[in-house]
Amino acid sequence: MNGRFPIAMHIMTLLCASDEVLSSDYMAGSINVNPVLVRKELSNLIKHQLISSQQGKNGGYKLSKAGTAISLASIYEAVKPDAILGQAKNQPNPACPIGKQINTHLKDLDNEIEQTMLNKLGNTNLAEFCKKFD
Amino acid sequence: MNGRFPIAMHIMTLLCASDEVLSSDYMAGSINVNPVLVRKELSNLIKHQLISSQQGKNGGYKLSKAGTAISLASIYEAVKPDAILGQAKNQPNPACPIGKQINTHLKDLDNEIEQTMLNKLGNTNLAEFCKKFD
DNA sequence: TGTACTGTAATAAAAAACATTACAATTAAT
DNA sequence: ATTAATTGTAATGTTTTTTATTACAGTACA
Repeated sequence: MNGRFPIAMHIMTLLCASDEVLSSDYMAGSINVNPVLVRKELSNLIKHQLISSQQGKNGGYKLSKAGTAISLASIYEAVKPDAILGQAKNQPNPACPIGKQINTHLKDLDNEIEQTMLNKLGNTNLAEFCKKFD
Repeated sequence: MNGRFPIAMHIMTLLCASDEVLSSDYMAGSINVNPVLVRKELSNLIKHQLISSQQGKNGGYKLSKAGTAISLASIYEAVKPDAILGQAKNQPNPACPIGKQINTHLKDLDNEIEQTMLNKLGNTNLAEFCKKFD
């Protein structure tokens, strides 16, 4: 996998801990990645209605609702990959009885595991996560 | 993530469904990836004691124990990434109170989720998975 | 003694992730 | 009005990761 979930969590935690709107440049400075990458993820989080933005001077980003109302599952949903258990780029041999069916069965397994994970992540919210910081 | 789990599952399923030893070339043909990649994964699965090999002519690979005795969790363990929820390569800013602590808290969360996944995967074994194929 | 395998190293190619540059659009402050 | 700080996004370049390929030593069967 890539770094999208960690970065999304970092963004959301910063916003949860702040009273004021934060700029993408400020957040990029805390995360220590390129500001454009942060803005791309911010766009995505807006699309998923987890945050909102204010354009123009003194603009920035803030949570769209209280941290207690944002489950970690909803953050994960915003950045989740196609397959949590990984995805090979091969096309298994359709002439082989195993190769012919394996993708279907692996996808079923993947869906089950993803659901289990989401259930677990759904038990915690952003405000709870934020409390761990002192 | 990458394709290691799907490929490992494909290998293990082929071996579970076969009475005879299988060669890496045969398996690469079913999976449709390069044989060297298969042999690398086979090496890893041997290291994790899930399969055994026989060198020389008419050699090949077979399961080291019955499919009913191999949980999907043990297969996942053999190929699992450092972080199921992803890992950014950045070093968060230690001058920021959030940046300073976030990796610790994200790692804790990751461990919790991984454990949940492993529990779920531990409920099924390779033979059960194999039964889905007709 | 040849042939069909495993095992592994070294290198190359392809794909994905991340960084950088650039700039249009927006809005507050002066 | 004009300037400065900001969002939003496209285009391109660099780096890292993944996968493929080539090569060959070692092993065991026939």
